[in-house]
Amino acid sequence: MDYPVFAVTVDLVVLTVRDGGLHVLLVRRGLEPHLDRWALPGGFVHADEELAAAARRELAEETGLAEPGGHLEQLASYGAPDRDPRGRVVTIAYLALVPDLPIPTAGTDAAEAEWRPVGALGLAFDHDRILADGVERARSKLEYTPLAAAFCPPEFTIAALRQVYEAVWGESLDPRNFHRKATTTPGFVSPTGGTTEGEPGRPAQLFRRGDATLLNPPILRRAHGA
Amino acid sequence: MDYPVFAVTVDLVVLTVRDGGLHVLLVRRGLEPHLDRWALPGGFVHADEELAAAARRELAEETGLAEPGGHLEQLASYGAPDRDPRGRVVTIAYLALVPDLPIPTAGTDAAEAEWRPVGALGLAFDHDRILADGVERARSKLEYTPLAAAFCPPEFTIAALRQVYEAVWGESLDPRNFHRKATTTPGFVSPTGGTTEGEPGRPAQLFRRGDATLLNPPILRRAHGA
DNA sequence: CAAATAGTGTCTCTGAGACAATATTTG
DNA sequence: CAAATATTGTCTCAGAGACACTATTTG
Repeated sequence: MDYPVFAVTVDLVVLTVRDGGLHVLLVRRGLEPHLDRWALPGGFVHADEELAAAARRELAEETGLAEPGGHLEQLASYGAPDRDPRGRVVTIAYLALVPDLPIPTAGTDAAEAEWRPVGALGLAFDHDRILADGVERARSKLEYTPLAAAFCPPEFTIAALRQVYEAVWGESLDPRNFHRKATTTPGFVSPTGGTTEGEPGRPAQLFRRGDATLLNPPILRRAHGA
Repeated sequence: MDYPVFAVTVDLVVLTVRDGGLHVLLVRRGLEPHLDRWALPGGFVHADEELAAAARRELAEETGLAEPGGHLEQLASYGAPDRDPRGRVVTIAYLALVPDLPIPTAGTDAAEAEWRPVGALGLAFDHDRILADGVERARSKLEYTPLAAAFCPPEFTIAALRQVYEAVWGESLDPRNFHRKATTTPGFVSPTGGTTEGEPGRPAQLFRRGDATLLNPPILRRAHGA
């Protein structure tokens, strides 16, 4: 049995919501190829390592984020023969949704790391495409899963949750209808009993994630084209 | 730069609807490991080949199905360190939805190929898991895309389309409500002008796929648990 | 005509969205 | 009290599902 040889990497689309917009974590490359260009964090999978474990390791290693109550899932794989000048490299992309965190620390093979608003960013390799796929996955997952809460700290208000939807979808939602929908969809959120303090306006109840894995009924965007 | 070496394969979850049920295409392995066991069709990606091209090649090669108007999309990747006794092998699984076709021909490295109703099948490698993921993907894609038509021949009746939904979801649908929904959802199907002949009962209009890529409104299953 | 299947009409209920109204804070 | 934000209530409309009814074929 003989067959071609590949390298396998994981790349991470790490998304958060800050300043009312969706941001992605980028690193400036400290090595060739694409030295000094911005890219998604990632790296080679070790010889005896699970793919998901490699993704978690890179997240911690390269960014200093140690599984902060967010969400990590496999996104897709990319393996065009010419996508990496070093040779035949297939990458398994993972999508992470995390709360807004202190600016991450640069790690081993990244010169710098920073949050950047999502968009056409001119990234290294095929990372613009991977990012676009990750953003679209996140947008659609907010519809039918409770994952919006992965962008929030452990306790959050309904307004904060709504702002996540608004930032990720790029559209504004009626606070009153959203409140009813979030609080009546079974298993989406559960009240902690606490409230906010010191903010202007009526204090808001605090909630934590509910136990549903699927929202029923879902929370749908306005018709979004193909 | 040094890094571990991997082999990369593609595996195919090829689904069709026949005899009122969802079936998957399996091959009996003609080589070690798992000689003579049933498995998903698949094989090594060539040295200079796109992943999707490898999936199409395997589909044609191993099964004799030459892109018959169905649908092919990437499903997910599987790379547990011990999933293949030959060494470190990562597989990129693809999902194909095809019309019911004449029994496929056995190909180069498969001793036999056959359609089997989906379920717990005791397949080689981690293929039971891959199959389960593929079936779940197909079930959920019928909700918000027009992909049910990928299981049908180029021209089909609304009843045939409904039977696809019933087979894939394993539940029965009201023919009258389904008819209205399929014909009024924009871009789902478009009438060819033709009708069936020689069948008992009133002749049915024939339709082909519409041009929508997303169904709006979607066609939802009854609440399906997590 | 009887059986079979296609297709339409109608009613009811649920949930989405618009938006008025009320509640409870800070300054 | 004014401003700000949270939360509840009400109305209307679209779409899902139940199901009666009509249409058009084969045998």
